[in-house]
Amino acid sequence: MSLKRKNNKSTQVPEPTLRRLPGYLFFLEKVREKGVINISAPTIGKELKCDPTQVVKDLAVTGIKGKPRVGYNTYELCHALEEFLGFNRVNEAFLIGAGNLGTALMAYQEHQTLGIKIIAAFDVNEDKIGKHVGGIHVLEYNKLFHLSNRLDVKIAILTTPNNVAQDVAEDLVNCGVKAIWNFTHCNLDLPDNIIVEDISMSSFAAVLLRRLNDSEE
Amino acid sequence: MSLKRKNNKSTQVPEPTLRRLPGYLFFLEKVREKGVINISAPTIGKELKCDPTQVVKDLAVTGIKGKPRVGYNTYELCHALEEFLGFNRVNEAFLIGAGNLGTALMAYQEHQTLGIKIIAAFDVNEDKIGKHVGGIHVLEYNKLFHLSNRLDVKIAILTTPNNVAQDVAEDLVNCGVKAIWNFTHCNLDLPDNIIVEDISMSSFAAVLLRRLNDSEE
DNA sequence: ATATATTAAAGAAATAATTCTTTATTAAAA
DNA sequence: TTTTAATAAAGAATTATTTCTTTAATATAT
Repeated sequence: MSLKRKNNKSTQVPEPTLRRLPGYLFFLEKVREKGVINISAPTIGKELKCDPTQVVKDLAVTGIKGKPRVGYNTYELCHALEEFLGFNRVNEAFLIGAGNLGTALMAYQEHQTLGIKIIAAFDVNEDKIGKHVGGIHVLEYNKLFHLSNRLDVKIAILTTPNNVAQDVAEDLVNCGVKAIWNFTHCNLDLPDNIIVEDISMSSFAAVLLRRLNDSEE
Repeated sequence: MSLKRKNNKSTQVPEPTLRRLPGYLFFLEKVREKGVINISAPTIGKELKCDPTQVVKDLAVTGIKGKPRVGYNTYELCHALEEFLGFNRVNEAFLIGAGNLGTALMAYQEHQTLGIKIIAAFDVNEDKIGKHVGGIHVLEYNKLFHLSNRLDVKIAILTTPNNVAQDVAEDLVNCGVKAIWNFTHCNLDLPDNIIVEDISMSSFAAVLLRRLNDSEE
């Protein structure tokens, strides 16, 4: 994580909590479809196999109050969670680097249910420019600068080769991007106010392989 | 994380450390290519923008010792990290669910540098069976049971729709799989000895969108 | 050869997150 | 209407992780 973001730290929701919230949302949507009106924290905890007090604490960040002996209103909670997470808005995003991973993410439509909509992709490679994946065009990288002037896109998904990641990230910041979803293995050096969310497959592989090793003694 | 894995907990490396190790490895490989023989923890810390004592603690898990006033031997460290993480081995994996995300991961060859090699993909959809992506065949799901008898595959990548994820995961466990890389939004209910590594895009989206919201006050 | 500055290693303190405990609320039952 | 049981909320204790501090080692310069 970034070294310093002390400004509104006190009001900031802990990352572990944030990471758990979508899980609650998916579960609540499921039970709501079955017609459940109210659900208690202990019930949620049992289903999701986590501590019931943790559930209460996590859900408290949405501002929704539960009633003793009744629990939470599922409709209210779902709505509040979507609102809190921003999943019910359309947050437009650029994607840079239309290689294997990039086109994969373009084809993977599910971001839209997560409130993120890739509206354009960019690449420097002639072979990739003009392609059309999942309803998204791959444009020439230089067009990024023109387009970002007209559109107010705050999110970028970075799927370039590692060696150009830093340069591209700086370009993106200059284009007004405020948050970068970084799929490269680079640790980007950007101004403090830019949100960088690193999602390195290598970290996941590391944990998986090591734990597998551990379990085999 | 799973509720209980107290068996060798004392010897177990903390997850945050594990997640940082690939970053060190990539950086060290880079400087090693430039001919750097020795590197100190403070130097690594400066480059990777993290605490130098943290670097020392993290690298200590590999068993490699640094020398005062000299630092660590880059060759030794790279080798030890690869060995420790399992990145220098070929860990074979099955992939289940050849949809958008599944085929994406098949095309995304980079797993191989992370020690994970998808050797076969499976799906129930007729249209997908027989496909060939990134050198990997999509086989009929039922063939999984035969194939797992002959091959000793311990890792599975789960990219099915959410509603079948639990059933498929149970099949996988019955086929001898010990670790599941779970890309679905389900929290799988499996025996304690099975390693489950959840990588839900929704959690990442949640953190990104929320932090973006926070920064906009 | 000696002193010095740099550094790794080990341990302590601080911080963050989770789990446990208590309290207060409230719907349902008597 | 009163009692009871279930539950959310608030706070305390525990645990895990990170940062800080001290100590010991050693290559380089004097």
